[in-house]
Amino acid sequence: MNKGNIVCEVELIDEKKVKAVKKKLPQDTLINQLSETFKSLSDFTRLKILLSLAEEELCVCDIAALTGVSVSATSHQLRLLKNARLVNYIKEGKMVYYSLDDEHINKIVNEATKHCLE
Amino acid sequence: MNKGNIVCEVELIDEKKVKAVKKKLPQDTLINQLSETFKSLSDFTRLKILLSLAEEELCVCDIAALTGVSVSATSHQLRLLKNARLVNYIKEGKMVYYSLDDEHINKIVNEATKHCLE
DNA sequence: ATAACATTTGAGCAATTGTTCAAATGAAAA
DNA sequence: TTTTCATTTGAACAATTGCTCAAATGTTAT
Repeated sequence: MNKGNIVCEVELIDEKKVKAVKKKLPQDTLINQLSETFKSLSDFTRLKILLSLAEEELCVCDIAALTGVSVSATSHQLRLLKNARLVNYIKEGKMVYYSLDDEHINKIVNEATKHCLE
Repeated sequence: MNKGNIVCEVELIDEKKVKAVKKKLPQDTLINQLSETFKSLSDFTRLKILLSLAEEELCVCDIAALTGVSVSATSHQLRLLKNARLVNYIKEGKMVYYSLDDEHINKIVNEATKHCLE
């Protein structure tokens, strides 16, 4: 993954500093989980779905109407969110009702909103 | 963007519900800014950079060493983060020192960590 | 059974992304 | 000046993404 730059990496970096920071970083597996979580929130349609579900439990049809994308695209995104453990669903006959699976999402979005509005 | 599905969208959706939820949603422009912010956090390398800068101000060289990607790739990502107003930099001779530009980032990451660890 | 229909699924496609490579900047040292 | 070197930049490329379309499920109604 990292080729060359031998000078920079071996001789000139502030090794103490780098090691000190490295020690404080979360494990790669956690950083990976975090980035995956943010990836789920990084798409306009998915984020709108989550914001909608934060208000109320909704069926695929209604979510599609709210987001303005096709039912198929909505279903694809919902599966993604389900895999990311961000939403849950219950089946009622033909209908499938989705809901938010995690209260943290609201807090995350709220903090991000502060950043956007500052 | 949404073709067909006339039945689903015009006749069968719970229109009251949909309208009520729609009214409570943030404006599209804000949702867009939010998703862009999350996009900045959604890449492993970029997130690691931000976590590192949360600890200490660092030069490009050191950041490259910490993340394990090339200096060039690091620089590209730093520019992205700069455009997203998530980092700042100061120049000192040949060196460029980057730092976190926003304390919210830590809070966002902390909330996301709770989600990942639950 | 057959039809209707909400939802899911998989293939295919254009657009975006993260990286590498090579070359360009720009500042300090020789 | 010339060299060195941290950083930036742009082109190119493979990999990923989010969508559409068509077909498949699975459930309810006729």
